Formats: sequence, structure tokens, C-alpha cells
Amino acid sequence: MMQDEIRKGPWTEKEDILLINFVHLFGDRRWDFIAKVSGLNRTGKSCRLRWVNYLHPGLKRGKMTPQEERLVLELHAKWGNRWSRIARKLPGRTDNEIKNYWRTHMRKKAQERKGAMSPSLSSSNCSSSSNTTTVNSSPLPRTGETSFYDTGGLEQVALAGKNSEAVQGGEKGYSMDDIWKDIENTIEPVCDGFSEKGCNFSCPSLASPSWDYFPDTLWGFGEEEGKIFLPYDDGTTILTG
DNA sequence: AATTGTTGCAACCGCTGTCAT
DNA sequence: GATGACAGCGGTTGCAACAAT
Repeated sequence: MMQDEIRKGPWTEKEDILLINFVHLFGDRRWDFIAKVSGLNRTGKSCRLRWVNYLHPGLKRGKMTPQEERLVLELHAKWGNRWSRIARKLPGRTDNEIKNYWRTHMRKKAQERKGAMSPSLSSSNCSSSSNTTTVNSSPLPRTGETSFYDTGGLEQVALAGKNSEAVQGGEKGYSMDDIWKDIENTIEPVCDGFSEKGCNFSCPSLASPSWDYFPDTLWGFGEEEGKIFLPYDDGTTILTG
């Protein structure tokens, strides 16, 4: 009657650890259940999102490689905003990450392009100020702009060389490393009876950081279009920190 | 050094699809 | 076959960090 308000907002280290523990126990499918039994007071959705986007052991962090950038462009041209689908082709990247990447970088592109492509309307004094049509130097309002990168209709510019800056801000209070260390110490491979496939689970620091143990969840390799080349020679490069 | 603008990331919301009953 | 519950997806928003002025 009182204590179950659903928590929202940023996750704390404690919550993260708790979630990881419970995912170890029950696998990464039954989110609603996990949300309940863990006592996190989060929704199943929220738990899933946190896991998928942040806690998942195989996540790469840091900026996209040129190969990844290219692949994203290619796949987006092919599939449009099917982020999860695209993410499946990019091991270690999440749909959210790709989505964010796309937004920011396409926004840049759009701006560049508009700058370059519309000499007609900007004519001579295209420079700044005269932006009657918004777009230009005015900070695109975060909401309305969508249409340009909405569906994958854009030509694939090989923007390979373009390094997207995006310096990884780093974690705020604590790092995944810390968490995993913690887990490492507190968790034994808990596989008694429970769980489905969550069992052969291993922390990145504990064992091979590979993708194999995620059968079909996130980054399984796709049915259709088996012809997508994998940009990774090194396959499992995981940038920690 | 302070202020303002911009960028990037994490998280939430609503909708849709799938599966179990 | 209908209904309900849950998981997953895509879009959007809020906020903190960073850069420029």
C-alpha cells in the first residue's frame, strides 16, 4: 500500500548490481518477473532497458568505428529505422545507441547538407542570421526535425573518414568495471536449478566476452540477409571503459 | 571567469507483436 | 477464436558534460 511506487530515473549502482544478479538467476527474458522478485520497484521494461543498453556484458562502449559507421549507413539505407534489426548486425551495439548515433550524426549531416545544398535560398548572405526557415544555425528543436532521417531513404555517403567526435563521457558515479568486479566477487555461477538459458551466463571479466551465449536475444545473427559482411576482423574487441 | 549554446547519452512512453490461457 | 499479459521496438525527452563566446 505504500512501498510500491515505481522508481524512475537514473539507476544506482546498487540497483544495477541487483539487476545483474537477478538476470544471472533467471535469465534475460522474464523481465516482469525479475522486476517483481528483485524488489527493485522498477518496471520490467525499465529493467530490460537497463540491461540491454547498459549492463549487458558484451556491450562495446565508446565511439563507433568507421566500419560500424558505414555499416549503419548501409543498413539504414536498406531497412530504415529498424534499429534493433540494425543493431543485430553490430555486435556490442544497442539499438538505442545506434539510434542516438544516427540522430546526432544525421542531424549534423543534415545541417551540413542544408548549408551546402541550399545556396539558392540563402544566396549570398547565407551566413547565419537570415534563417527564416529555421534549420540553419539555429539549434534544431529536438522534437520536430525528424523527417530527414526518418526512413532510410538517404544515399550512402561513405563518410568513412569522418570521425565522429563524441568523446565518451565516461560513467558518472561508478563504472561498469566496478560493478562487474563487484559481481565477480559476490556471485558464484548461480545455476542451480532455475532458469532457462540464463545459466551459462558469464560476466565479461569472468570469461570470454563473446556473444555466443546470447542465443537469440540481441545480437544473434540474422536470418535474412545473411550476406551482410561483418566489419570486425577482431570480432570481439570490447572496449572497456 | 561566467554565460550560453550544443552535443551525447540514458531513460521513459506509447504502440505493436507474440504467446499463453 | 478471443482475451490478456508480457516482451520488444521506435520515438521522444531530460539532463549533464563540453565547447564556444
